[in-house]
Amino acid sequence: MTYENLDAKLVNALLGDGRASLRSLAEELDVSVTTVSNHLSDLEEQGVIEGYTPRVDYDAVGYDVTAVIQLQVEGNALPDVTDTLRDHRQMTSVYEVTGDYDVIAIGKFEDTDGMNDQIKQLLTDPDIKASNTSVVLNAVSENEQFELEVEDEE
Amino acid sequence: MTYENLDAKLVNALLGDGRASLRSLAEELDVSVTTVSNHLSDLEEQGVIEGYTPRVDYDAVGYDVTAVIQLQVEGNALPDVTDTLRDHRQMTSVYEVTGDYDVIAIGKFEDTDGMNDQIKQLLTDPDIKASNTSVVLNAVSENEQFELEVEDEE
DNA sequence: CATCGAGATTTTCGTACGTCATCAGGTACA
DNA sequence: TGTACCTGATGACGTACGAAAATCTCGATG
Repeated sequence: MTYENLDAKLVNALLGDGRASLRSLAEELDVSVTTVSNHLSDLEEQGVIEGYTPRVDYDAVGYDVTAVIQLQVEGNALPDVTDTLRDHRQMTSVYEVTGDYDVIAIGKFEDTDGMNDQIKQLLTDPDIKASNTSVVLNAVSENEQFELEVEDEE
Repeated sequence: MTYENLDAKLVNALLGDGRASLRSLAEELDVSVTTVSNHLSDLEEQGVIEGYTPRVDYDAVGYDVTAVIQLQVEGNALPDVTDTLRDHRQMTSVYEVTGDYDVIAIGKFEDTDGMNDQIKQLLTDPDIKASNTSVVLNAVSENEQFELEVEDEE
């Protein structure tokens, strides 16, 4: 019964330290290094873990402004618009959504001028029928990845 | 010249592989292992790199629904509301924003029922004056971290 | 005033040592 | 049969430390 639980624990341990060694993970989870190695490979192959990244504080490197941009798009132009947004490197998330707007995108900019320039340029697309931009005043939490549930048994 | 450039290159290399060894990074950037180690420590101390995490595909572990929740909040209750949201483990991002709404939060849920339950419970808070939920139909890109600019000189 | 250079500081580097990841072969248990 | 474990062997890895190189500081000099 540990089999699937171990995977969840392994993911959670890595969420705590994504550069932890297999040995330290093995010790933490009280299994052998081999087992950690095997399960980790499986998780990567299954696509549960898609890769590893540092958490970069963009504020600390000069990207002081975050904005949430909502767009109403002409129906059949949706793929074009989302493609364009994704290719903007500063767009961190692009969602197609239900509701008043069709697309919600989140982007990071060096300052409000840079933000305005980029957004104005985006809105020249005639397929965009309406837009609404919210500037982030305070990121209470951002891109947090929560831990997976571990069913505990004795 | 290279000093700050090396830091940017180092961050970019880690964005490519967050578990890359110091040796492979050193080879890629054509500096010694020690230099990589020193600069990496500095970046961590300065807070540019806040830690390392695996990229978890929540879809693959049963969290099939992502929602963007927008709230209008009674002015002085804003901190309480954002605190509550942040403590909901499934809320990955919580922003205080300008515009029609005061708070934009992004959350992940196992299914629409679970989402509805949690959102309904949230909205019992009398400080929340209005709300608007958009369900994500398609995550074109999510929590992408873009590379830092490297000024090239000869 | 521009230049120089000795000394101090910072940055980078190579080496060395203990640890680590990986693989293979074999055991135990359900 | 499948999962987890141990052992041993090998090459890769992280870190500490002193040497070397590059950079900066600043007063003296022509």
